[in-house]
Amino acid sequence: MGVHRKTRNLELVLDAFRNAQEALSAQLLMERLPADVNLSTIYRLLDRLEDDGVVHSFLASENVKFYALCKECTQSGHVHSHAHFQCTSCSQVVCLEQQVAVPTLNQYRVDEAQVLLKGQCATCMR
Amino acid sequence: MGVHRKTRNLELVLDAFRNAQEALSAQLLMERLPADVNLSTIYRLLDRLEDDGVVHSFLASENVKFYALCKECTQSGHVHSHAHFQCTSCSQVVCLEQQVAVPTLNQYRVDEAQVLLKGQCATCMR
DNA sequence: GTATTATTGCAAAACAGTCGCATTAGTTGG
DNA sequence: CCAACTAATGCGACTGTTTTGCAATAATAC
Repeated sequence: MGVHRKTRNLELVLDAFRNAQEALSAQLLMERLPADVNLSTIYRLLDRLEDDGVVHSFLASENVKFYALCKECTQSGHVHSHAHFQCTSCSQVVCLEQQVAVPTLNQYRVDEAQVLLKGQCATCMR
Repeated sequence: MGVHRKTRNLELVLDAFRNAQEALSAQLLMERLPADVNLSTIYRLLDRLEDDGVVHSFLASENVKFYALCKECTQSGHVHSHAHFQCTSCSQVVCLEQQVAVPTLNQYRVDEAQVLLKGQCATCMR
């Protein structure tokens, strides 16, 4: 689980996620924090929160990793097979409720499925 | 469509894809070519081939972009909703036949689905 | 063959993410 | 409350992947 001191930065990051409707990249997260936090620190916090099962991560376009709070998963069994959506116009990323049926394969053992849907969000379609 | 001169490098890259069973990153591709080709050139060729619908790309682990020949898609309607599998041990990436049912969403228009399954391949399971 | 210009190689840069290390600041025990 | 311990932080340097500017090269059209 790692040690977790109750630091200002940790609180800021968690607040940012709670307030966010969407998933956030480290960069986006930094821009939203009401105080300056070093980007390395943010990466380290995100890593730890992911290890602890507080957030999950996934890759979106342009080689950027996004993070969002975990809602469905228990501590023991993380199943992050819900889909994510990214708007190709505004780049915004959201977690979808939609669960994805992870297919069973003959030659492979599948542990995890990452599903990224791309298209246009309501705002950008207008 | 872009201009396409029949250059040695273009032929080498296409041959490499035809001979490959798996998807390739720019780096992997370069290592497989029987002659030295500059990495920038490979990136430029891959970009063009993707624009022209000859290959498709998707992100795998460690923020690395992989490319593979398009088989199913017509020039007008590209639907790259087949899944990809990456082995977490040997990092190899393959295109699966498996098509993924792209869900319909209320608030979004979905144009594309990227599905990356992660787990272990037959070789690494032993 | 010559002119045109797409393609290439090279070096430098952009970009996300990581790491080592000295400093700062939670936390625990007295 | 204070001191000791050490997790957490900031900073700078550094990966590794991908992009870009530019001059040299080579494919194509006439």
